[in-house]
Amino acid sequence: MKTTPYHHGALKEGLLAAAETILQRDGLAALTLRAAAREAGVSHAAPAHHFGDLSGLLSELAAEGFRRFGAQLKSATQATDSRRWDGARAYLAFATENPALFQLMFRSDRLDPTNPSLQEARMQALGLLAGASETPVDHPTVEQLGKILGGWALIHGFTMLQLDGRLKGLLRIAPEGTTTDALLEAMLATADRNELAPAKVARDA
Amino acid sequence: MKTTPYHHGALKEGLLAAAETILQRDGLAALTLRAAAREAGVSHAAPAHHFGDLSGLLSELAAEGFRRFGAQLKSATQATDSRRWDGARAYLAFATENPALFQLMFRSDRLDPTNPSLQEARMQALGLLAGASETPVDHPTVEQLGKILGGWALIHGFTMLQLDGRLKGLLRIAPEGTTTDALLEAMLATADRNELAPAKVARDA
DNA sequence: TGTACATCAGTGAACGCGCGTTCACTGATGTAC
DNA sequence: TGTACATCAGTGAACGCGCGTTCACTGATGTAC
Repeated sequence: MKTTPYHHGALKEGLLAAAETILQRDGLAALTLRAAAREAGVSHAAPAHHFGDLSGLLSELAAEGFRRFGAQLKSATQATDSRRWDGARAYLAFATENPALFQLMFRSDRLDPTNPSLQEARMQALGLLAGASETPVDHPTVEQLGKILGGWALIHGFTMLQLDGRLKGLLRIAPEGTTTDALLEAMLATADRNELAPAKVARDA
Repeated sequence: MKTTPYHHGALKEGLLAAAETILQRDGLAALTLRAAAREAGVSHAAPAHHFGDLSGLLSELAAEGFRRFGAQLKSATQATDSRRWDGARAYLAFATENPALFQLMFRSDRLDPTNPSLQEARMQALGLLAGASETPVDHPTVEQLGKILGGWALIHGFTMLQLDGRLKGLLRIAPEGTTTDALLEAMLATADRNELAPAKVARDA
């Protein structure tokens, strides 16, 4: 029965978990190398050993986020009874459940764009978006890209507006009891009468 | 011919101008009260006199941004020869010309949500979005809100993806020479064949 | 027209804070023989 | 099976930095009479 052994054993994972706790609880601004060390119960100099600097840690965290995001998108769109916009619904759901993490994932200024782990995870996850329903294309036409972007921008925009609190004003003038989800469904119903749908493209984003 | 008079005369405006310079040149992270004072050539304690704290300064700056944003949206949509999506084009154009400012405007974590100047300017600007073409409604149905949101989310999403560098991947697999603007037009053309259009709502957002 | 006084705008030194980073260290583990 | 040694993981004190904030101050302006 050893208490607080000198070697942590899985400090990298521990620090990532600690970092996510801080992100959820205190927000991105509070997430520093020292704070992560404190939360994980190790000395403040330990994180540098595993991540180099803060953008290294944030990039790893974002990569992990993209992996989970991708998994949720995948299971939503590939379920046998999945409906047309379930990818978009999963997109919003993930962001709602992990607001700070989602913002980190798309907030380029804090991430290391050269981090291979992040690049890989992002490409995987965002590739799913494009590839939800049609056959993949290696060299899409501008028209095909327009369709892909239409679906992506639509749900990404809705999600960002929601995270930044911009939907509150609309909900205030909406019929009593209207929820964010109801707004989403109303928007999707509008889009559903047209061509704004996900198309397939060969991985990349 | 007086050089560096003790009283600046218009320090508040001077500090806002300095702050925007820093925002454009060095990014949001570099924008501190001390940096703004340095840029404006006054002592570091001066800004607190006018703005209280940093979120006060940032909120004023965002408010000014919304005023200019609103003016550009207005002139784009109310020109006699304006086309259907000119509001959306102006939306993206503003963000492209003022990327850091645009992100600040929509990045709620740095702003003071109770700042009346900001609230007013934001409401004015975003109200235009909803009110681009149809007659205003005081109590819109959920369906009407869905339409409004469709147009807004579409262009906001496109804009955020562009600012965060997410369109680069798409441009890499696009036909040679494709520009961001071409992607936008392709997306709008897709949307143009349906009901995803701005509708009118009585100011608020 | 002048003078006294209050108010306002900006100064500059000082403070404490949390941060990232460095560095010599020590405890634990793995490996060669 | 044991021993020597290299390597790895984490420690803790120390450093310098820029930040926001406080505070006594001073120069400039406005106002009352």
